Amino acid sequence: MSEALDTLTKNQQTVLDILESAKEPLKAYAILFDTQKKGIKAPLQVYRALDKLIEIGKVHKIESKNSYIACKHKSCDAGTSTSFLICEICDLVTELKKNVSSYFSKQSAEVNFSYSKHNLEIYGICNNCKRNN
Amino acid sequence: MSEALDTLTKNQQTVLDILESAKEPLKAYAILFDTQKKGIKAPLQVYRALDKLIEIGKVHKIESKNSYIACKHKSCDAGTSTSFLICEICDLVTELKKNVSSYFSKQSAEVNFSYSKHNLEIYGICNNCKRNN
DNA sequence: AACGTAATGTTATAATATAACATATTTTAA
DNA sequence: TTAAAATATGTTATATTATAACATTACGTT
Repeated sequence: MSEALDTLTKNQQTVLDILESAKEPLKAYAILFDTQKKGIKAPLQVYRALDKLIEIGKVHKIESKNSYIACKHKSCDAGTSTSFLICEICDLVTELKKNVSSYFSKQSAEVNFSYSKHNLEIYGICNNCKRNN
Repeated sequence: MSEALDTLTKNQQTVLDILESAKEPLKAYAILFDTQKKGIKAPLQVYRALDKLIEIGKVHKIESKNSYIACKHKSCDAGTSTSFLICEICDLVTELKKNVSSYFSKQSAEVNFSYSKHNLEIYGICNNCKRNN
């Protein structure tokens, strides 16, 4: 693991490319469909690439949608905590940059729970959809 | 729907009973297994009961674990927002009573996003496991 | 009683994800 | 520079999670 974090294998890069060019989060089998012309043939190839990309923080999973999204940030620490705003109308997902971990850490401590990481999925209506409705 | 919210059907009550007596969140097929002696025979019967129980706020889904848990509160407003503390060691799940919605609403508004509801799943170590390790 | 709504029972199947194993490639270090 | 170790790949099969479709039953409302 002395290897640089930005050296991806062919499958990993293929999956990441698809996610980075997607407007919404993608499901694993949608990724499979989109990458079949690029040599990926089986679900496991997608899931393995996703596992690695998540591990290094390039991709996050949106648990409530069983979907995956490329991280827009420079570097998300090791793919642990995530906070998303998810538009209920257009499916746009934006990642909260603002660090909410310290807030959760405090809330957790109040009930004697040692905070380690979190998933936060906030649903609502994005700015664009508000204006168009 | 003029019916009282606390009148559950047989299947719904059966599923709720199992969840209320469980120490950890249960998966749907675990519920199916546990309820087969009580007449539930197919996954769909479990999922339908769960859907209803979630709708009325008696049960919540923990998305990152594909698991279901009975709500300990008097009345969780219509099964929308949830906030959980999940122990990484013993799987104990506790629901945050404290209302964090206003905090999220504020955070969301800062980026012009209209907060509607949320799922929050905080992982860490519970008080009991801290002491025993 | 007749209607509308919700719940049920049942079979089949869709959607999501991993196991197992053989092979290939890359990294590390002797 | 090559052998061992670690990582990634390819492939088939299968496990897990969840819903579709449709016939039937229960039940509250009028």
